[in-house]
Amino acid sequence: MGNDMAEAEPTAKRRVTIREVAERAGVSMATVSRVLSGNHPVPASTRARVLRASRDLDYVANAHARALVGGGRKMVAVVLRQVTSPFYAQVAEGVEAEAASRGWLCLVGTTGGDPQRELEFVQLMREEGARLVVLVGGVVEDDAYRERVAHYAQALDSAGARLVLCGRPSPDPDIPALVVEFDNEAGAHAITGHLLSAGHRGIVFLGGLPGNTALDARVAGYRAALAEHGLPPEAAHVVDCGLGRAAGHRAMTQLLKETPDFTAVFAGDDMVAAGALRAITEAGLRVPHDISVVGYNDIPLAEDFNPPLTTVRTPAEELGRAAVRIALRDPEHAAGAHHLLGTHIVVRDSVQPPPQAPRDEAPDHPH
Amino acid sequence: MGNDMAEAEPTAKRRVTIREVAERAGVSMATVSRVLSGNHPVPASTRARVLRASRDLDYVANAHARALVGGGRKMVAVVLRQVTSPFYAQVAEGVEAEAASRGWLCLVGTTGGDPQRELEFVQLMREEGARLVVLVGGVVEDDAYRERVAHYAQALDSAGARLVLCGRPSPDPDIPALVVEFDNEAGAHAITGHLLSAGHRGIVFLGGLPGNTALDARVAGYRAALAEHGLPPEAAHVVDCGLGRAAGHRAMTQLLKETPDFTAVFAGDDMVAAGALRAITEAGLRVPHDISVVGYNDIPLAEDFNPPLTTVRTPAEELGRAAVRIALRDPEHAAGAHHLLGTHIVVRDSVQPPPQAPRDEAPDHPH
DNA sequence: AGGGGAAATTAAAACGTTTCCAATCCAGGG
DNA sequence: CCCTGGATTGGAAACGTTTTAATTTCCCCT
Repeated sequence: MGNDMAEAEPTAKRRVTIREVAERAGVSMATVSRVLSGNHPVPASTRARVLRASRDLDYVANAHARALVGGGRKMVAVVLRQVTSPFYAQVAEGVEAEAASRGWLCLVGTTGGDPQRELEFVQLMREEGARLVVLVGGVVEDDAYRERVAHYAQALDSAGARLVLCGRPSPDPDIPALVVEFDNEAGAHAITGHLLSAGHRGIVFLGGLPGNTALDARVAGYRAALAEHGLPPEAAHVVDCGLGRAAGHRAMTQLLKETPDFTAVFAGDDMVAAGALRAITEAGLRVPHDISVVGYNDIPLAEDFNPPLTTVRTPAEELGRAAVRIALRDPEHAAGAHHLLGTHIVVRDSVQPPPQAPRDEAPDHPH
Repeated sequence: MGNDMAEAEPTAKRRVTIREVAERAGVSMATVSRVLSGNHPVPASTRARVLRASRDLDYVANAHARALVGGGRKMVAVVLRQVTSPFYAQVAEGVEAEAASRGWLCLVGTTGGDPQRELEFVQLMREEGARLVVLVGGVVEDDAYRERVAHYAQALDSAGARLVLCGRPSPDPDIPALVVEFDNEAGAHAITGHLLSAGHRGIVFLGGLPGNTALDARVAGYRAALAEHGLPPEAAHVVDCGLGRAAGHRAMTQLLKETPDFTAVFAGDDMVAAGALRAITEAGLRVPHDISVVGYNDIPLAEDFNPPLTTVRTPAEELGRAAVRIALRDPEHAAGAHHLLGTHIVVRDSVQPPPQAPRDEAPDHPH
């Protein structure tokens, strides 16, 4: 068959326009627009005729033309490192859900942790006319970070858009950005307390990342709990291996080899806990019999870990929802408000009193 | 301070337009456009002047105006049940990555499995002028499904957009839709073979969902492997509990109570395996000592299961990448092409010979 | 010096909506 | 019967860009 070769990339065909609908219905474009957008009342008879014509022609409005004349559209953008992380994915889902429930469109972009890509994405969102951008996920807070975020804030604000930081710090309280995050210090304090009440004294924090404010706050909560229990500052042992399954596995393996004087591990998040759990098992030890482990975030799979993981639940989806809810309603956001969401610990089976623990305090789950 | 109360929702401010840049640079709008879009060569001197003006004014192009005159924009939409599922999230990331690498924008939408929301989203994408929509994720294939997809295909095709189905069937090979998926039957066949070679004869398939073509194909591969090993058809035992951690846990618990005559479990996917693993542990049995378990998909966390899960690796991100790569290049897509991607099994520690297995075949990992 | 033509630039049309403003129509009151 | 006013509708401008066709500018060659 001697047909011409089709081009590779799909190219938009001419679409049915409002003018054609108008002609078919025998009314003006203005009337069609009024019926279809519902911005102005139209008598039932004409309305029916227009609707009929629109259906017949399979008319689809052109969102770009609409946005152009309407001065932008209702759209929020979420930016995160990756959607493959269970926690981030849940936050994104929350943002999307809350946005959708208000008829807003939600665009999610991933950066892979590359500041350059983050910047490009924010720029893109500016072109797209996003009215709200949500930056989620911890980062190490250095000068480059501060400058970058200050720039976003200024640029978005001058376009009339709002910026919310989820779980990452604002470089300056005077900057027009809203921050919404969990109370990491309180959560870490609580779960460390749980370990302490079970009788543990040698507790190591696995997964520090100096400069990452979320992790720093957890470490602070951990230290505070230790201190309140009368332990000396030296009792705190934090290993700065960062986050991720692999990091947790590696660090734990090394820890078991070099530093045997601990009975419990507080993992920086559940992924680290997963890696640590595996390392412990590989070393021939059992959780919680030999070593107790707790995590952070309560990802969906934490319940199915072996053993089911005791962790602190940070309602990630709610974080996302809260971010857009607050940003969309709060006129004060420009003041640089700071919202802290609560968390609570969920007790499962990865903690028990240490092997030769003094029985001065009852174990949490006698069974 | 007697200032008026700010409105709740952010409202787009007037943006700097190309006309203002033109005035400041002392050239016409056309010239500015040419410099900024790079569609036409412009001498260095003017170019510099325009760029300068653009920077000074912090000009940001209006994507809508561009798309309007340019006849749409390069955009692909991915639709999935939820981004919280590790497998789906990886597919989405693949689509996004491949799209981004070609300068296309990627919009992801979640439906929560609701056909109504899927339909609304596709409609929205039509308005937005998406040139490619990727529908990912298994579904049960009934009449409603077929009709719905046929409708999408027709609607998108008439708009010049392409449709690709990832892991879900095309209702009709003549329909203008491309399907890209893994060879589920082959994968299931291989991993069942792995179980059989280890000496297992009582293998139950946990997580069937009749009508879901992906799962049906896995069941078919499972049955075929059994048959090839000379087992009678009655040897196949598939429990139709569907997918998900909870379903896996529930079904496995019941199975252990009612049907003790099996030594291995083939879980429909890794999440089912996670639930099953926990159920087995709760029952006081050990994996793989008492029961062997295999999963499907090799989600990132599968490596950290306890024990690390033997499963079949379906490179999810590659699936996403392939979907857009093929759709964007293949002019034949309209013919209803069907692409099958290969998989391979990854052996970890959740399989060993059954307790009293006849030693007629050597175990796979003697250790 | 004049002419030819390429290069640079511009004015204006077009993209598909929404909405302002004006025009038309109809009913009811004076 | 005319006038007022609200309801309904239509014409046209506007949104911000790209691009076509036309115009100007510039340079080089004879």
